[in-house]
Amino acid sequence: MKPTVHDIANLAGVSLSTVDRVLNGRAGVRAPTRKRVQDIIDQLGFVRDPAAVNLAKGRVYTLTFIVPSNDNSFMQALRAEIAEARERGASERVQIVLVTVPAFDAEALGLAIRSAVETGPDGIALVAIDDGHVRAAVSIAQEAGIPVVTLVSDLPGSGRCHFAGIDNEAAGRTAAALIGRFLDGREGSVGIIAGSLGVRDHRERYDGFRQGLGRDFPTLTTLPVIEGLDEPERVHALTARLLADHPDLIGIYSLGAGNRGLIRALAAREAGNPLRVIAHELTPHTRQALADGLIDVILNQDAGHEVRSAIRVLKSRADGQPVIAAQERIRIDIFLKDNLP
Amino acid sequence: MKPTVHDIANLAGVSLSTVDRVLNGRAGVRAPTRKRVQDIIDQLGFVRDPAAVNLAKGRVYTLTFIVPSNDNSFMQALRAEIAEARERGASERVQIVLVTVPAFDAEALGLAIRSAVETGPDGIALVAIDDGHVRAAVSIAQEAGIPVVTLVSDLPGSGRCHFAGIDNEAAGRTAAALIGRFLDGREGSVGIIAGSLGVRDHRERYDGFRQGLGRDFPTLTTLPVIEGLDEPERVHALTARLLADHPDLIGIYSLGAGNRGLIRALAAREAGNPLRVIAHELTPHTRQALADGLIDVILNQDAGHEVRSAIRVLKSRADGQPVIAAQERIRIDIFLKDNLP
DNA sequence: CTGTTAGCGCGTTCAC
DNA sequence: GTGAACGCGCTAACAG
Repeated sequence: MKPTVHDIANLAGVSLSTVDRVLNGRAGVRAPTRKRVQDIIDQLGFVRDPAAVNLAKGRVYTLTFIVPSNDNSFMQALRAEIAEARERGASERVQIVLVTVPAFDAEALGLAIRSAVETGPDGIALVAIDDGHVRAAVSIAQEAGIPVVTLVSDLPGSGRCHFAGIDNEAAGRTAAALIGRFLDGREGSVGIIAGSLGVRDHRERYDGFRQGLGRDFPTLTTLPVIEGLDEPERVHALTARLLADHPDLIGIYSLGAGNRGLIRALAAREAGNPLRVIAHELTPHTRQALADGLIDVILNQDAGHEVRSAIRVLKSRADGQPVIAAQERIRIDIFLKDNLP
Repeated sequence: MKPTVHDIANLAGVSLSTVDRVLNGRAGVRAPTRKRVQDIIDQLGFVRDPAAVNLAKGRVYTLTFIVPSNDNSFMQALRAEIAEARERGASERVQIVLVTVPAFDAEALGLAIRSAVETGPDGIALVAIDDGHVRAAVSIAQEAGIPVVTLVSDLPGSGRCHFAGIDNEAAGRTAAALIGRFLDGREGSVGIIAGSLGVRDHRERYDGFRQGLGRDFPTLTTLPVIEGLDEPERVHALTARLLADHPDLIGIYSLGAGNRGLIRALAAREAGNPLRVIAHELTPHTRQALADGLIDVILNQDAGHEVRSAIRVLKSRADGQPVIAAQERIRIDIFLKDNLP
């Protein structure tokens, strides 16, 4: 039988409340008494039953999620995962509030964080934008003792306690290694399409890709980056131009969203030299393109995992418990058409 | 405030025990009373607090894990993960019993399962061997109402309620797609090293690989499979012979364990034509070989995830709750030296 | 058939 | 400083 507070109280010859005080490090216990109780606790290897604790405290974890109202498939999926977690949360004492803010709007995000802090939640999760407004707001949350985890896009050095997302530089390097090996020894140019290099995760992927390709595959030259703002129409126009202007093009790395446009342009292409294409995020569109052979590899981050991880981390932080690090590492999923889930 | 059993009792004008009986579908309630209570439950949208339930029942989930006593890195890691889960389990009401059996010994495994059933655990997890003894034993467990999940290697059609492992055929196809694209258009032969095709997961990887390569990459021919029994020494000798005998060898797929031997043979090789190598399971040895460029890709299954997943599934099964399917899908991790964790 | 009562392991008033 | 008593949401003996 696992030891309980009763056992401790009996063995130490004190009452339950004294044990409780020692356990929670509260004042009102003389040093010798405290030591005696503490010794018994250590000796018994006592561990609190978190379920009983929460029951007694009537604790509910209030978590606020702030995400952009972006219309692309990935953000839709992210919001859907949060909504699902909200449903499940009921039976796990977590109450999730979902707040959406305009995309790419740092000021709006900063304000949303501030007003979330006002409501005094047990934790805040947000898709960060690397900007002063956001940094300042995160600092405020931290000073208010509210743990913050960043989701998808990080904000290092801001006081956020955790990042639930992939290592984007590694993702870029991985894309470079794959496309480089696919085009082993061949000569030609590789196009890069981003949403905006102003966004941190895109920037990191870009840096990782250029670095990896430059280092290991000198026969491939990268073309100047194209910024599609994650908008399918724009991406389509830019990709079409890219294909037309560069007859020596043999590879494309699309590191942002709006891949519907990319896929349309690829499908419309006259059968020319073979083209190796790597894109990010598994959506209905990219999945189909992968199956059709228009895209060779999709790098993906699992939105569901990110949301569940953020919740676990915030809960643990809220009551000062450690987390299982390996469980919270978000993988860079690599999908070929052969290992689609 | 979330409704509780008290609210239901009050509103329905009955006692707590009646509510409890209705909630748990127990007999001893007249139909009209039952209906009245049920209506209130539905109307209130009542959901039981699982923590309180477990507390009141004093429930502890006893789970038995049966794994081979294999000495390779992967099985060691698996056992380590189970041990860690056992530590954590204390505070989550799960008590894990770890049983080891001789590797590749179906009879021993069958006996271990039978005696595990005797102890009446809430669930059993095991690394299956596709064999009659094992099948029969699993049936017995199932008839005893004890849920069984297979770990790493599956046993379809045996009544196991879940498989915590990767899709091995997809893994084989993925290896084929990668090595095929790496060697794009080139002509030559590809060697395959297995542990034993008698083991289901190895067989599936083998089938997937041959199928994928044959379908998409006709310029590559596969050499007859080599069985290294997952023993480093044997794998070493066989690989060395493979390298010596086939000057046109341009790729190797090692789908089993014992990769220390493979790596040694690769390292000792005279610099000849470049060789693309794909192996399974990320261990200290394969990780180093990846960094050194001796191996190009490692396909991996996350032992920690498999263990945690098995526990979650068995717990949910034990009290008839559903699981989050996406969370329990074990990914085929693809590691290049650029995205190592 | 139905209701009462006493816990599960812990936190939290209050008195002493 | 310390302790007794009650309650969190639910189940499990018992009575009736």
